[in-house]
Amino acid sequence: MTTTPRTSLQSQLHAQPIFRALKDDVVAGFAEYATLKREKKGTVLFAPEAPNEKIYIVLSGWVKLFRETMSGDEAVTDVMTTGNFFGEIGLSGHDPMPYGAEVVEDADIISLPRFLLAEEIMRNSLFGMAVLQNMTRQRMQRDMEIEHRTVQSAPQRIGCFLLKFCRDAKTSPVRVHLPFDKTVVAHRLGMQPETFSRALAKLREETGLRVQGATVEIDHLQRLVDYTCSACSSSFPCDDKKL
Amino acid sequence: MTTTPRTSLQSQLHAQPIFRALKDDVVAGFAEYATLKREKKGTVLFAPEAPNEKIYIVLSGWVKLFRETMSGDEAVTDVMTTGNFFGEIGLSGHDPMPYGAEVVEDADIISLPRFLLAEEIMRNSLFGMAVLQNMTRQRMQRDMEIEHRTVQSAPQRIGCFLLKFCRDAKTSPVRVHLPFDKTVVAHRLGMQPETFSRALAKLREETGLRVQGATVEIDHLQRLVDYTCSACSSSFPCDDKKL
DNA sequence: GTGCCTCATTGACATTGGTCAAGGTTTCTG
DNA sequence: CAGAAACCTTGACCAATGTCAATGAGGCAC
Repeated sequence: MTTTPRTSLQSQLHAQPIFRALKDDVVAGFAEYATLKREKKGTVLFAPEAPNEKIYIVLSGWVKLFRETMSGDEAVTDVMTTGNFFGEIGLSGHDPMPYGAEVVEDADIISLPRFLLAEEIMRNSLFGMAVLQNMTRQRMQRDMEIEHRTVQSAPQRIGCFLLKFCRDAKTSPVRVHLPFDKTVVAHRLGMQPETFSRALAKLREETGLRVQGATVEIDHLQRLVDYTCSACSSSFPCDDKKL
Repeated sequence: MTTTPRTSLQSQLHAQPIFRALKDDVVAGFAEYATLKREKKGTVLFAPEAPNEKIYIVLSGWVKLFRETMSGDEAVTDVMTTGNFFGEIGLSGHDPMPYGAEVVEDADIISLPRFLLAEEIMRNSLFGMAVLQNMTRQRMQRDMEIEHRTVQSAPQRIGCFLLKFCRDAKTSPVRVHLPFDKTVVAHRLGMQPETFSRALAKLREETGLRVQGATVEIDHLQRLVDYTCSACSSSFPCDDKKL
C-alpha cells in the first residue's frame, strides 16, 4: 500500500542476491521502474494464464505459486520467501503465465517490468549467467519435488519439510514454527489437509516430536532424519539453497 | 562406438536447435572437442551424484533422466530425445550431477565439455538468452509434471502421454507407437509397471482405443481428449514444445 | 466478552495405487 | 529352431490417500 522513496527502494534492490553484483547505476535504473508494496494474505498477484509483464521479488512474507485445473483442483509448485524472485524472465512478449501467484502470509514485494531484466541480461552476460544459474536451481528443486512426491510417504514429506528449517541447528531439541497455514503446507507437499493432519500425527508417534498449533518441537533430530531421509536421494543437511 | 569425421560432426551440431544461430567458427570450435557416439539401450551415461563435466545432445533414440534413493527407488524426471540436450550447464566446477542418465532406446549422442558452452554464454548474450529460455521451458515442464502427478489419475496420465504424440494429427483414427519400454513409460509417469498395465486397460475401456503390443490405435481422438484433459490446467494441443 | 469465521482435526468409508507372486509373451541369441 | 532372458500382464491382497461430513479450537471484530 505504501510506496517508499526511491533511494530506499534502490538499496533494497541492491541487497537482493541476484542484484548484488550489479553496478549502482544499473540498480538505480531498475529502481526508477520498481514498486514496493505491502500485500495482504490472500492477495492474488496474478492468475494462472493471465498475461503479465512483471517480475516479483519477495522481501518478506510468503507467496505460493500454483497451477489450477478447470475442475478447480490446484497444484502448488513452490512457495517463495525472502530473497526469492519469480515471473518468467525467459518468457517472450505477452505470453500467458504458466502459473498463478497468491500471497499466503503478509508480504513485502517489489515488482519491476520484465523487460528491464531482459535488457540487462543482454548487456551483462555475468548477470545473465547468474539468472541462468538461478533458473537451473529452480529446475533442480522441481526434480527434487518430483522425486519426493514419487518415493516419499506423506509423513516423510512432512519430515523433510520440517528439516529444511533445521539446517543450522545441529543440536536437538529444535523448535520450528510453521511459516504459513497448514492447509498451504499440505498442498505444497502434494496432499490434502486431512491427510496432512493424520500424517503429522503419525510422524509424531514415529519420531517423538511434539506439536503445539503451528509450533513443532523436535527433541530427537537424528530420529527425524533417520525416518525421513531414508526415502530420499540426498541426505540431511540437503543444501538446496536458493541462489 | 564409431567416431565420425569432424565436418559431419560440425554440421550435426549446427543443425541443433540451440546452436542454429551460432556462427560457423564457433560451432567449428565446439566440434573440435565434441564426440559422437552410438550408445546401446541400457548404457548409463552418468550416474546420479557422479561428477560430470559434459553436456549431451541427443540426435536420435531416447535417454531417461532419473534420481535414485538409497533404498533403490527411482524417480524418472524426464525422457529426452532428438534435439534435446542435458547436463547442467549452470553447475559450477566439479559439482556432482543431481540426476543420472540412462539410454532406454539405442541412441546417437553428442557430448561436449561443459566449459565450452559456458564460455560462449559469457561471450554471446544472445546464446545465453537461448539457453536461459531452454532452462525456463524445462522448469515449466517440471511444473506441469508436478501438476499431473498431483491431480491426474493413472489412466489420465497415460492418456496425456499418448496425446503428446498426436499433436499434428487432428483427425482420428491415429496410430501411435510407444517409443520405449512400457516399464520406462510407467516410471516416466510416476507409477509402477503393474499399475500402468491396468491403467492402460482402463483407458481402453473408457475411451475405446485399441492396444496391440507397443502400438496404440486411437479411433476417437476427442473422446481421449475429453477423458484426459479434464484434469489438467492446459488443454489439448498443449504445446510444451521443447526448444 | 461474545460470536463469527477460518482453520484444523477426527471418523467412517471409498478409491487408488502398490506389492508379491505366478504365468504369458516377445525378443534375442546361439 | 530352441532356449533363455527380458518384458508384460493378471490375480489376490494390502496400505496409503482421498472424500464427505461433523466437530473442535483459535483469533479477530464489534
